[in-house]
Amino acid sequence: MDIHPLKRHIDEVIPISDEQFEYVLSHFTEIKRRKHQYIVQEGESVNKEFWVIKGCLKSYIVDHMGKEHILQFSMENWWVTDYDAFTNQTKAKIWVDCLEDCDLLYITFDNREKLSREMQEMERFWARKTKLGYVAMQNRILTLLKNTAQERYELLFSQYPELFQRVPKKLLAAYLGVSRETLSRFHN
Amino acid sequence: MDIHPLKRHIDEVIPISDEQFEYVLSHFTEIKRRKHQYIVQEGESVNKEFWVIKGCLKSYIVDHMGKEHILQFSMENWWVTDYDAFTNQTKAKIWVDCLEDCDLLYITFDNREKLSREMQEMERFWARKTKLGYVAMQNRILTLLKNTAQERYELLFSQYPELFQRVPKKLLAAYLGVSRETLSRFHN
DNA sequence: TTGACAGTGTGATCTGGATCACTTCAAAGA
DNA sequence: TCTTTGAAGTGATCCAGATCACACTGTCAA
Repeated sequence: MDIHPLKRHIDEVIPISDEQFEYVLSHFTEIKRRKHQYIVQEGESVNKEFWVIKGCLKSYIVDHMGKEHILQFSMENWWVTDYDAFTNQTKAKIWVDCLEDCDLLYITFDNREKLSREMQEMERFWARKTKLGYVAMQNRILTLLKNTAQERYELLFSQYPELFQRVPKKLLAAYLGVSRETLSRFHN
Repeated sequence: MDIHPLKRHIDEVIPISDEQFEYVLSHFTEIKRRKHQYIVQEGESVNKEFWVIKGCLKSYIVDHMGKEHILQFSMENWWVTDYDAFTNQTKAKIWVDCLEDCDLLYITFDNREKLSREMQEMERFWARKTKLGYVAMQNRILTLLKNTAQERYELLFSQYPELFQRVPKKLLAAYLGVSRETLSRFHN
Protein backbone atom coordinates (compact mmCIF):
# COMPACT_ATOMS: atom_id res chain seq x y z
CA MET A 1 0.00 0.00 0.00
CA ASP A 2 1.18 3.51 -0.84
CA ILE A 3 2.68 5.83 1.72
CA HIS A 4 1.43 9.40 1.31
CA PRO A 5 4.27 11.53 -0.08
CA LEU A 6 3.85 14.07 2.72
CA LYS A 7 4.21 11.32 5.33
CA ARG A 8 7.38 10.11 3.66
CA HIS A 9 8.61 13.72 3.69
CA ILE A 10 7.88 14.20 7.40
CA ASP A 11 9.29 10.79 8.31
CA GLU A 12 12.66 11.82 6.90
CA VAL A 13 12.94 14.31 9.75
CA ILE A 14 10.75 12.87 12.51
CA PRO A 15 9.04 9.49 12.23
CA ILE A 16 5.35 9.64 13.12
CA SER A 17 2.68 6.94 13.29
CA ASP A 18 0.00 6.44 10.65
CA GLU A 19 -2.60 7.71 13.10
CA GLN A 20 -0.59 10.81 13.82
CA PHE A 21 -0.14 11.42 10.10
CA GLU A 22 -3.86 11.04 9.44
CA TYR A 23 -4.43 13.72 12.02
CA VAL A 24 -1.77 15.97 10.51
CA LEU A 25 -3.18 15.50 7.02
CA SER A 26 -6.68 16.43 8.18
CA HIS A 27 -5.32 19.97 8.65
CA PHE A 28 -4.28 20.24 4.99
CA THR A 29 -6.33 20.89 1.87
CA GLU A 30 -5.40 19.73 -1.61
CA ILE A 31 -5.71 22.09 -4.57
CA LYS A 32 -4.74 22.16 -8.23
CA ARG A 33 -3.46 25.21 -10.06
CA ARG A 34 -2.63 25.66 -13.73
CA LYS A 35 0.50 27.10 -15.26
CA HIS A 36 0.60 30.91 -14.87
CA GLN A 37 -1.76 30.96 -11.90
CA TYR A 38 -0.70 32.71 -8.70
CA ILE A 39 -0.82 31.23 -5.23
CA VAL A 40 0.61 34.33 -3.51
CA GLN A 41 0.18 37.88 -4.77
CA GLU A 42 2.01 41.00 -3.64
CA GLY A 43 -0.08 43.16 -1.36
CA GLU A 44 -2.42 40.39 -0.23
CA SER A 45 -2.35 38.82 3.20
CA VAL A 46 -0.87 35.37 3.31
CA ASN A 47 -2.48 32.79 5.55
CA LYS A 48 -1.47 29.62 3.75
CA GLU A 49 1.75 27.66 3.48
CA PHE A 50 1.95 25.32 0.49
CA TRP A 51 3.62 21.99 -0.04
CA VAL A 52 4.27 20.87 -3.62
CA ILE A 53 2.96 17.41 -4.49
CA LYS A 54 3.66 17.91 -8.16
CA GLY A 55 4.76 20.81 -10.35
CA CYS A 56 7.14 23.73 -10.24
CA LEU A 57 6.73 27.31 -9.01
CA LYS A 58 8.74 30.50 -8.72
CA SER A 59 8.79 33.05 -5.87
CA TYR A 60 9.93 36.48 -6.96
CA ILE A 61 9.78 40.21 -6.60
CA VAL A 62 9.52 42.83 -9.32
CA ASP A 63 11.82 45.82 -8.85
CA HIS A 64 11.12 49.45 -9.79
CA MET A 65 12.60 48.82 -13.26
CA GLY A 66 10.06 46.05 -13.78
CA LYS A 67 12.77 43.40 -13.52
CA GLU A 68 12.05 40.05 -11.88
CA HIS A 69 14.35 38.72 -9.14
CA ILE A 70 13.73 35.11 -8.21
CA LEU A 71 13.98 34.10 -4.59
CA GLN A 72 13.26 30.43 -4.99
CA PHE A 73 12.06 27.70 -7.28
CA SER A 74 9.85 25.11 -5.61
CA MET A 75 9.45 21.62 -6.99
CA GLU A 76 8.09 18.35 -5.57
CA ASN A 77 8.40 18.08 -1.76
CA TRP A 78 9.24 21.75 -1.27
CA TRP A 79 7.40 24.15 1.01
CA VAL A 80 6.54 27.57 -0.31
CA THR A 81 4.82 30.79 0.67
CA ASP A 82 5.87 34.35 1.49
CA TYR A 83 7.45 33.48 4.84
CA ASP A 84 7.86 37.06 5.89
CA ALA A 85 4.18 37.79 5.38
CA PHE A 86 3.10 34.37 6.65
CA THR A 87 5.04 34.30 9.90
CA ASN A 88 4.52 37.95 10.71
CA GLN A 89 0.97 38.04 9.35
CA THR A 90 1.61 41.02 7.14
CA LYS A 91 0.98 41.69 3.44
CA ALA A 92 2.92 39.76 0.82
CA LYS A 93 5.93 41.45 -0.76
CA ILE A 94 6.48 38.69 -3.27
CA TRP A 95 4.63 36.80 -5.99
CA VAL A 96 4.47 33.04 -6.24
CA ASP A 97 3.20 31.50 -9.44
CA CYS A 98 3.07 28.19 -11.20
CA LEU A 99 5.58 27.42 -13.96
CA GLU A 100 3.69 24.18 -14.65
CA ASP A 101 0.30 22.76 -13.71
CA CYS A 102 0.61 22.02 -9.99
CA ASP A 103 -0.89 19.77 -7.34
CA LEU A 104 -0.50 21.37 -3.95
CA LEU A 105 -1.38 20.85 -0.32
CA TYR A 106 -1.84 23.86 1.89
CA ILE A 107 -2.19 24.49 5.61
CA THR A 108 -3.59 27.70 7.06
CA PHE A 109 -1.69 29.79 9.57
CA ASP A 110 -4.16 28.91 12.33
CA ASN A 111 -3.99 25.20 11.63
CA ARG A 112 -0.23 25.30 11.61
CA GLU A 113 -0.18 27.05 14.97
CA LYS A 114 -2.72 24.55 16.29
CA LEU A 115 -0.75 21.53 15.09
CA SER A 116 2.48 22.95 16.49
CA ARG A 117 0.86 23.31 19.92
CA GLU A 118 -0.73 19.89 19.85
CA MET A 119 2.14 17.82 18.48
CA GLN A 120 5.70 18.47 19.54
CA GLU A 121 6.78 16.33 16.59
CA MET A 122 5.35 18.86 14.14
CA GLU A 123 6.75 21.82 16.06
CA ARG A 124 10.15 20.14 15.83
CA PHE A 125 9.63 19.22 12.19
CA TRP A 126 8.94 22.80 11.21
CA ALA A 127 11.71 24.12 13.42
CA ARG A 128 14.14 21.81 11.67
CA LYS A 129 12.88 22.81 8.22
CA THR A 130 13.28 26.48 9.06
CA LYS A 131 16.83 25.93 10.29
CA LEU A 132 17.75 24.11 7.11
CA GLY A 133 16.19 26.92 5.11
CA TYR A 134 18.18 29.47 7.09
CA VAL A 135 21.41 27.66 6.35
CA ALA A 136 20.50 27.38 2.67
CA MET A 137 19.87 31.15 2.47
CA GLN A 138 23.17 31.79 4.20
CA ASN A 139 25.01 29.64 1.69
CA ARG A 140 23.34 31.47 -1.16
CA ILE A 141 24.52 34.79 0.28
CA LEU A 142 28.06 33.45 0.48
CA THR A 143 27.82 32.31 -3.13
CA LEU A 144 26.64 35.75 -4.21
CA LEU A 145 29.53 37.34 -2.32
CA LYS A 146 32.38 35.08 -3.34
CA ASN A 147 31.58 33.45 -6.69
CA THR A 148 31.46 34.83 -10.22
CA ALA A 149 28.28 34.58 -12.27
CA GLN A 150 29.63 31.59 -14.15
CA GLU A 151 30.63 29.79 -10.96
CA ARG A 152 27.15 30.37 -9.53
CA TYR A 153 25.67 28.98 -12.74
CA GLU A 154 27.78 25.84 -12.50
CA LEU A 155 27.03 25.37 -8.81
CA LEU A 156 23.31 25.60 -9.49
CA PHE A 157 23.64 23.15 -12.32
CA SER A 158 25.50 20.64 -10.17
CA GLN A 159 23.01 20.97 -7.31
CA TYR A 160 19.76 21.01 -9.28
CA PRO A 161 20.33 19.65 -12.79
CA GLU A 162 16.59 18.92 -13.12
CA LEU A 163 15.88 22.66 -12.91
CA PHE A 164 17.63 23.14 -16.25
CA GLN A 165 15.15 20.76 -17.89
CA ARG A 166 12.07 22.33 -16.40
CA VAL A 167 12.71 26.06 -16.19
CA PRO A 168 13.45 28.59 -18.97
CA LYS A 169 17.03 29.87 -18.81
CA LYS A 170 15.99 33.47 -18.44
CA LEU A 171 14.43 32.53 -15.10
CA LEU A 172 17.63 30.82 -14.00
CA ALA A 173 19.35 34.09 -14.88
CA ALA A 174 16.87 36.00 -12.69
CA TYR A 175 17.64 33.58 -9.86
CA LEU A 176 21.41 33.83 -10.22
CA GLY A 177 21.51 37.60 -10.57
CA VAL A 178 22.87 37.63 -14.14
CA SER A 179 21.38 38.94 -17.38
CA ARG A 180 19.93 36.29 -19.66
CA GLU A 181 22.38 37.30 -22.38
CA THR A 182 25.38 36.72 -20.14
CA LEU A 183 23.99 33.40 -18.92
CA SER A 184 23.41 32.34 -22.49
CA ARG A 185 27.13 32.83 -23.17
CA PHE A 186 28.19 30.43 -20.42
CA HIS A 187 29.54 26.92 -20.92
CA ASN A 188 28.05 24.86 -23.84
CA MET B 1 16.05 45.72 40.73
CA ASP B 2 17.66 44.91 37.42
CA ILE B 3 16.13 42.57 34.90
CA HIS B 4 18.72 40.33 33.31
CA PRO B 5 19.29 41.45 29.69
CA LEU B 6 18.67 37.93 28.40
CA LYS B 7 15.33 37.79 30.19
CA ARG B 8 14.35 41.09 28.65
CA HIS B 9 15.38 39.69 25.27
CA ILE B 10 13.30 36.51 25.67
CA ASP B 11 10.34 38.42 27.07
CA GLU B 12 10.12 40.42 23.87
CA VAL B 13 9.09 37.23 22.10
CA ILE B 14 7.54 35.07 24.82
CA PRO B 15 7.03 36.31 28.37
CA ILE B 16 8.34 33.87 30.98
CA SER B 17 8.30 33.96 34.78
CA ASP B 18 11.34 34.79 36.89
CA GLU B 19 11.51 31.18 38.04
CA GLN B 20 11.43 29.94 34.47
CA PHE B 21 14.14 32.37 33.52
CA GLU B 22 16.36 31.29 36.41
CA TYR B 23 16.04 27.77 35.11
CA VAL B 24 16.84 28.84 31.56
CA LEU B 25 19.84 30.85 32.68
CA SER B 26 21.24 27.88 34.62
CA HIS B 27 21.88 26.26 31.24
CA PHE B 28 24.11 29.13 30.09
CA THR B 29 27.71 29.97 30.92
CA GLU B 30 29.21 33.44 30.86
CA ILE B 31 32.60 34.04 29.28
CA LYS B 32 34.77 36.98 28.31
CA ARG B 33 36.86 37.18 25.17
CA ARG B 34 39.30 39.85 24.07
CA LYS B 35 39.49 41.63 20.74
CA HIS B 36 40.93 39.33 18.04
CA GLN B 37 40.03 36.12 19.86
CA TYR B 38 38.00 33.46 18.05
CA ILE B 39 34.87 31.82 19.38
CA VAL B 40 34.34 29.62 16.30
CA GLN B 41 37.13 28.34 14.06
CA GLU B 42 36.86 26.73 10.66
CA GLY B 43 37.30 22.98 10.80
CA GLU B 44 36.37 22.60 14.45
CA SER B 45 33.14 21.12 15.70
CA VAL B 46 30.67 23.64 17.05
CA ASN B 47 28.67 22.74 20.10
CA LYS B 48 27.97 26.20 21.49
CA GLU B 49 25.61 28.97 20.54
CA PHE B 50 26.56 32.40 21.84
CA TRP B 51 24.53 35.37 22.93
CA VAL B 52 26.23 38.76 23.03
CA ILE B 53 25.91 40.64 26.31
CA LYS B 54 28.45 43.25 25.25
CA GLY B 55 30.83 43.67 22.34
CA CYS B 56 30.89 43.13 18.60
CA LEU B 57 31.89 40.13 16.48
CA LYS B 58 32.17 39.16 12.83
CA SER B 59 31.28 35.82 11.19
CA TYR B 60 33.08 35.23 7.92
CA ILE B 61 34.66 32.88 5.45
CA VAL B 62 37.96 33.22 3.65
CA ASP B 63 37.84 32.37 -0.05
CA HIS B 64 40.59 30.73 -2.13
CA MET B 65 42.02 34.16 -2.96
CA GLY B 66 42.40 34.84 0.76
CA LYS B 67 39.58 37.37 0.69
CA GLU B 68 37.19 37.72 3.64
CA HIS B 69 33.43 37.63 3.08
CA ILE B 70 31.38 38.65 6.08
CA LEU B 71 28.18 36.81 6.82
CA GLN B 72 27.13 38.73 9.86
CA PHE B 73 28.10 41.24 12.49
CA SER B 74 26.82 40.45 15.98
CA MET B 75 26.37 43.12 18.60
CA GLU B 76 24.52 43.29 21.92
CA ASN B 77 21.47 40.96 22.10
CA TRP B 78 22.42 39.00 18.98
CA TRP B 79 22.85 35.27 18.77
CA VAL B 80 25.83 33.89 16.92
CA THR B 81 27.53 30.64 15.99
CA ASP B 82 28.07 28.63 12.81
CA TYR B 83 24.44 27.55 12.47
CA ASP B 84 25.14 25.05 9.75
CA ALA B 85 27.74 23.26 11.87
CA PHE B 86 25.78 23.73 15.09
CA THR B 87 22.40 22.45 13.94
CA ASN B 88 23.80 19.64 11.81
CA GLN B 89 26.64 18.87 14.24
CA THR B 90 29.31 19.06 11.56
CA LYS B 91 32.61 20.97 11.33
CA ALA B 92 32.59 24.75 11.13
CA LYS B 93 32.97 26.33 7.70
CA ILE B 94 33.21 29.85 9.08
CA TRP B 95 35.23 31.88 11.56
CA VAL B 96 33.72 34.03 14.28
CA ASP B 97 35.95 36.48 16.06
CA CYS B 98 35.75 39.44 18.37
CA LEU B 99 36.11 42.95 16.95
CA GLU B 100 36.04 44.31 20.50
CA ASP B 101 36.44 42.82 23.96
CA CYS B 102 33.26 40.80 24.48
CA ASP B 103 31.04 39.49 27.28
CA LEU B 104 29.15 36.45 26.08
CA LEU B 105 26.74 33.82 27.28
CA TYR B 106 26.79 30.43 25.64
CA ILE B 107 24.59 27.36 25.69
CA THR B 108 25.75 23.96 24.53
CA PHE B 109 23.96 21.97 21.86
CA ASP B 110 22.82 19.39 24.41
CA ASN B 111 21.50 21.97 26.83
CA ARG B 112 19.64 23.71 24.06
CA GLU B 113 18.01 20.44 23.00
CA LYS B 114 17.19 19.71 26.63
CA LEU B 115 15.62 23.12 27.24
CA SER B 116 13.63 22.90 24.02
CA ARG B 117 12.16 19.57 25.14
CA GLU B 118 11.41 20.73 28.65
CA MET B 119 9.97 24.17 27.94
CA GLN B 120 7.70 24.76 25.01
CA GLU B 121 8.27 28.47 25.53
CA MET B 122 11.94 28.11 24.66
CA GLU B 123 11.24 25.83 21.72
CA ARG B 124 8.88 28.52 20.43
CA PHE B 125 11.32 31.28 21.24
CA TRP B 126 14.06 29.68 19.18
CA ALA B 127 11.68 28.73 16.41
CA ARG B 128 10.61 32.36 16.15
CA LYS B 129 14.20 33.60 16.17
CA THR B 130 15.11 31.20 13.40
CA LYS B 131 12.15 32.31 11.31
CA LEU B 132 13.12 35.95 11.72
CA GLY B 133 16.68 35.06 10.77
CA TYR B 134 15.44 33.24 7.70
CA VAL B 135 13.46 36.26 6.58
CA ALA B 136 16.44 38.54 7.21
CA MET B 137 18.68 36.31 5.07
CA GLN B 138 16.07 36.32 2.35
CA ASN B 139 15.92 40.09 2.36
CA ARG B 140 19.69 40.29 2.14
CA ILE B 141 19.59 38.03 -0.93
CA LEU B 142 17.01 40.29 -2.53
CA THR B 143 19.18 43.30 -1.78
CA LEU B 144 22.18 41.64 -3.37
CA LEU B 145 20.09 40.82 -6.45
CA LYS B 146 18.30 44.09 -6.97
CA ASN B 147 20.32 46.93 -5.46
CA THR B 148 23.56 48.60 -6.51
CA ALA B 149 26.55 48.65 -4.19
CA GLN B 150 25.79 52.21 -3.17
CA GLU B 151 22.15 51.44 -2.46
CA ARG B 152 23.20 48.49 -0.28
CA TYR B 153 25.60 50.77 1.55
CA GLU B 154 22.88 53.31 2.24
CA LEU B 155 20.40 50.64 3.31
CA LEU B 156 22.91 49.23 5.77
CA PHE B 157 23.63 52.68 7.09
CA SER B 158 19.96 53.44 7.63
CA GLN B 159 19.35 50.09 9.34
CA TYR B 160 22.45 49.91 11.52
CA PRO B 161 24.03 53.34 11.86
CA GLU B 162 25.87 52.20 15.02
CA LEU B 163 27.84 49.68 12.94
CA PHE B 164 29.55 52.57 11.16
CA GLN B 165 30.86 53.82 14.49
CA ARG B 166 32.15 50.47 15.71
CA VAL B 167 33.40 48.60 12.65
CA PRO B 168 36.22 49.50 10.19
CA LYS B 169 34.88 50.39 6.77
CA LYS B 170 36.81 47.69 5.00
CA LEU B 171 34.78 45.16 6.98
CA LEU B 172 31.54 46.84 5.96
CA ALA B 173 32.80 46.48 2.39
CA ALA B 174 33.41 42.76 2.96
CA TYR B 175 29.85 42.48 4.26
CA LEU B 176 28.28 44.38 1.38
CA GLY B 177 30.25 42.62 -1.35
CA VAL B 178 32.12 45.73 -2.56
CA SER B 179 35.81 46.56 -2.62
CA ARG B 180 36.96 48.88 0.16
CA GLU B 181 38.12 51.41 -2.45
CA THR B 182 34.69 51.59 -4.04
CA LEU B 183 32.99 51.85 -0.66
CA SER B 184 35.35 54.64 0.31
CA ARG B 185 34.14 56.63 -2.70
CA PHE B 186 30.50 56.52 -1.60
CA HIS B 187 28.59 59.38 -0.05
CA ASN B 188 30.94 61.04 2.59
C1' DT C 1 61.75 57.72 19.03
C1' DT C 2 61.08 54.98 15.63
C1' DG C 3 59.51 51.48 12.89
C1' DA C 4 55.85 48.62 11.42
C1' DC C 5 51.34 48.20 10.35
C1' DA C 6 46.30 49.13 10.19
C1' DG C 7 42.84 51.98 8.27
C1' DT C 8 41.49 55.10 4.89
C1' DG C 9 41.38 58.07 0.73
C1' DT C 10 42.05 58.75 -4.13
C1' DG C 11 43.85 58.69 -8.96
C1' DA C 12 44.44 55.69 -13.20
C1' DT C 13 43.31 51.74 -15.59
C1' DC C 14 40.98 47.48 -16.55
C1' DT C 15 37.15 44.14 -17.01
C1' DG C 16 33.00 41.17 -15.99
C1' DG C 17 28.84 41.56 -17.03
C1' DA C 18 24.87 44.83 -18.44
C1' DT C 19 22.48 46.79 -22.16
C1' DC C 20 20.94 47.34 -26.82
C1' DA C 21 19.88 45.49 -31.18
C1' DC C 22 18.91 41.96 -34.06
C1' DT C 23 18.05 36.98 -35.62
C1' DT C 24 16.32 32.30 -35.50
C1' DC C 25 13.21 28.88 -33.97
C1' DA C 26 9.27 26.76 -31.90
C1' DA C 27 4.96 26.63 -29.65
C1' DA C 28 0.20 28.59 -29.05
C1' DG C 29 -3.97 30.83 -30.50
C1' DA C 30 -7.25 32.65 -33.66
C1' DT D 1 -2.97 28.20 -41.99
C1' DC D 2 -1.13 32.32 -40.55
C1' DT D 3 0.34 35.22 -36.97
C1' DT D 4 1.84 36.32 -32.64
C1' DT D 5 4.54 35.55 -28.73
C1' DG D 6 8.34 33.81 -26.00
C1' DA D 7 12.81 31.41 -25.62
C1' DA D 8 17.32 31.63 -26.86
C1' DG D 9 21.71 32.96 -29.17
C1' DT D 10 25.02 36.47 -30.48
C1' DG D 11 27.49 40.77 -31.92
C1' DA D 12 28.63 45.63 -30.49
C1' DT D 13 29.02 48.90 -27.06
C1' DC D 14 28.97 50.69 -22.42
C1' DC D 15 29.71 51.16 -17.46
C1' DA D 16 29.78 49.98 -12.35
C1' DG D 17 32.88 48.47 -9.76
C1' DA D 18 37.47 45.83 -9.34
C1' DT D 19 42.29 46.24 -9.25
C1' DC D 20 46.65 48.50 -8.89
C1' DA D 21 49.47 52.03 -7.05
C1' DC D 22 50.49 55.34 -3.91
C1' DA D 23 49.91 58.77 -0.04
C1' DC D 24 48.59 60.13 4.53
C1' DT D 25 47.46 59.37 9.38
C1' DG D 26 47.18 57.29 13.83
C1' DT D 27 48.41 53.57 16.99
C1' DC D 28 51.15 50.38 19.27
C1' DA D 29 55.15 48.03 20.69
C1' DA D 30 60.29 47.63 21.01
